[in-house]
Amino acid sequence: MSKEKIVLLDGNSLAYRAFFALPLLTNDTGIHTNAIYGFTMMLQNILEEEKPTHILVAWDAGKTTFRHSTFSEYKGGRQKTPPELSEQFPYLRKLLDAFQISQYELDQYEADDIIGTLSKTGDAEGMEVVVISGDKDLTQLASDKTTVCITRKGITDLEKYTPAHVMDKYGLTPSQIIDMKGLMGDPSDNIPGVPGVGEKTAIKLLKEYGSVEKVYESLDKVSGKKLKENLTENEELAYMSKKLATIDVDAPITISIGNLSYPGPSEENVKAIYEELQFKTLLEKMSPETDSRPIEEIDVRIINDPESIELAEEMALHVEMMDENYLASEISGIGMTDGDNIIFIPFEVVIKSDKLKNWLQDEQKKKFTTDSKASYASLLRHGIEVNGIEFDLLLATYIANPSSTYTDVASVAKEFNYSDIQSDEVIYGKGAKKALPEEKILADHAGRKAQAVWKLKPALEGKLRDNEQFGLYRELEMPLAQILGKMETTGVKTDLGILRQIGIELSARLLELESIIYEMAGQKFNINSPKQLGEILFEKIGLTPIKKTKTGYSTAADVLEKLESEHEIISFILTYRQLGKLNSTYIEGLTKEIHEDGKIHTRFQQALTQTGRLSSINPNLQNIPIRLEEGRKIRAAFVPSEPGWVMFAADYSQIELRVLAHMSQDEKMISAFREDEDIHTKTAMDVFGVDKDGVSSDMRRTAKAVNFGIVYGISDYGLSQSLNITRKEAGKFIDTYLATFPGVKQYMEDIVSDAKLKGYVVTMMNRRRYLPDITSSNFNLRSFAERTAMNTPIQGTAADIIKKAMIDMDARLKEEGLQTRMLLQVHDELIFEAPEDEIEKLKQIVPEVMESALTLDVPLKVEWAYGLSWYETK
DNA sequence: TTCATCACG
DNA sequence: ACGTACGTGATGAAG
Repeated sequence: MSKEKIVLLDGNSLAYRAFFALPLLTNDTGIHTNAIYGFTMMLQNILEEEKPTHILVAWDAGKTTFRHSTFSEYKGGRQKTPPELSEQFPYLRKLLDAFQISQYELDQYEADDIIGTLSKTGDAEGMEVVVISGDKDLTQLASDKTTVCITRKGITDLEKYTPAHVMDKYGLTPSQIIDMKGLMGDPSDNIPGVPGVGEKTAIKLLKEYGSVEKVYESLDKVSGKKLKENLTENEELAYMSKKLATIDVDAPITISIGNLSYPGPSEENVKAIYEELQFKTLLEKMSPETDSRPIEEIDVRIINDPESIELAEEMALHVEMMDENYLASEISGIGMTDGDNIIFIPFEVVIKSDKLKNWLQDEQKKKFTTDSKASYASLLRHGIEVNGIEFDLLLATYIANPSSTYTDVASVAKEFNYSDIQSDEVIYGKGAKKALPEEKILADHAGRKAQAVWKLKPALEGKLRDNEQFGLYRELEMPLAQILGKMETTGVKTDLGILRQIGIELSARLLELESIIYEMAGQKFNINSPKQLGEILFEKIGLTPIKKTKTGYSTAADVLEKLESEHEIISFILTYRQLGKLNSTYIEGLTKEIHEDGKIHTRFQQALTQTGRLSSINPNLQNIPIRLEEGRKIRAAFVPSEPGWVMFAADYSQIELRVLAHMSQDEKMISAFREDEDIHTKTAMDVFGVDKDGVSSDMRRTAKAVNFGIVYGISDYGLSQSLNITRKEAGKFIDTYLATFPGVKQYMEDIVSDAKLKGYVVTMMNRRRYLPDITSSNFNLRSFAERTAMNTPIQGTAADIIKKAMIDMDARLKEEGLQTRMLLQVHDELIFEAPEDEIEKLKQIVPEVMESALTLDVPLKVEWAYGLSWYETK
């Protein structure tokens, strides 16, 4: 039988919290809705996470409470509730009614007291109790069965106070929270407390004596003359304050827990209120699949005669597949439209139609697609090379705003107010129920997508032109899509024998390590479980936890490294982790991805990253190990696909710092790159004021870390973590660095203020990233946005450059008539496979093309290597 | 599904 | 005082 659980919410506190956390929103009728919206978000989260069997929202009643008779100025000096908030309360009440959640208020009592009383009762009845409020005072209610959740920043983030957490945070028991308030007071409630006693002193006193009463019993033992004096003179104030802060757990409430059971919301009533308030996103969330708006009927003709297809000069098309992995999925057919007629050509007809194939391959016939790379690669697998692609909905959307989440055509169409299209999930179902529907439905679905492309093209192209991004989209991303499609289709030959060999060795060593670790721990456990490992290390063995995560002790590598000298088990665990990672992710993971052709075909996501980089999935070939020799050996499995061929790799040296030198126009940095100096050594020389011979390896390491930090949008804390030094020391390094490179300092300041002004940053090729948080009043959000503002133009410009190089490289290989194939891109490097006899040529043209992809005020530098496997290209 | 961890640039 | 380095993807554990 499942346990009963009651959730008690402090209505006023949460409404206030929501009101101030969100900007003022209004609906068409002019009612403010931000508090209602925020409250609803919190509520939904809570209902989802806690799944209560019982629930109550408690409200404060009226102006005066029993506390005012103790102290007439209780809650004095409080600002009047803003009218923009007051007007929202009636709606909140209505909304809660619609949710079928009980509400209660009691004359002369505050919401706290109602909650306290019910939590005590619930606790006594053996229920699990969850209290939710924005007021930390309620933590005094925490017990074994009662968890108190206090809103943290934002609106849905809650901090959970159990007695253990209260102890962690204050070193006090929940009931001592009252004593703490008694001593220190609470300005927000106008509770006076003892003058001169703040949180620190209060906690110190309570740790020593236990309670306000005990403090006064042993007053003569209290150290500090002034403190003793203050305590003596304000004894009454302390007792009164304690009384004010104490939640009444025996309020004369007239409801019982039995009446509070939660039947779930009345969907109909909730929907009506959402509609009244115009909560669009919440409405959609309620019924994503039953969007009731009538979808416009369209007439999609299914073509069965291969030669009867009517093809225009310009057409929108969509290659329909069930699986998102277009490199493996079967094609169902192609939906097409010329703006008037919509047709669907089943795949078996496509294959038979020379007319269609010729049209697809004809450069002169213009195609508008949803995702040109997917269309291109999926048809290329069947020997059809699509040419003349003029529009790509996915890329256009991404360039216009990289944060737009493109899941399927429906989601994008919706954003442009074109909604006559359903999501793929609705058509195919999800999870185990995913299946191919009948052809008529598929035809309709694919036809609608083609129609959406046709209709959305003008708006998107207009937007890109307005933003001066049309060139980036049309001359960089679109040509690249085709090249990436080719690379994906080509794939990388993978030597299964080598993977197996490494796998066998790893398994043997893992088994050995496992038994050593069990022996040292004195028991068997799952080493891969951070939870179990944490218990062994920090409870059983008794090592000192250095860091904690949300769920328990951190056992991350940097933490374990600090503990290495404490216990010999640590180094075995670190090795076990390292090898385990290699085995599961790389040996087993990659083995599963080898296709029948003996190759791995990754897919490059071209419309995902916020900076303009590519990403690689199924599998990720951009994170194959290299830093440690043992992992690096994995690279030996990636080999040329033809006998007599070799792997050839070329990478940009320090491309991000070169971009920074150019963008910041810092003279010192520019000259360092022009002289082709070791940039980290040069940085060390300038920052530490020594000559070349005076640079120790430690100084160079520091300089390198600072350079990295600069690229990431430096913070003293971040640098201190990476160098394992104090924040203060890190801060000093940064100051010295910025004084040494004034151009960089100026650039960082300018880019942030520019981002604040415009709301976005740009790369050299006009790629944009919007940063709405840069003006946030929340320190964390704002700081993050500021670092992003500093980093994105650098990382993004580097991404622009290598993309341009890929396009130039593809053209050059054709021009030179070479057989060499581009296989992979790993952010600053390109991997090729090539016939041995083309190597001499590559040595010359690869660096030439890559270095001239874009002209900066510093040279770009490319280094290359080749060998019989990827491992050998070093 | 979410979290912690760890692989890469 | 706040709590962080920037950008990714895959895995196993655990709810």
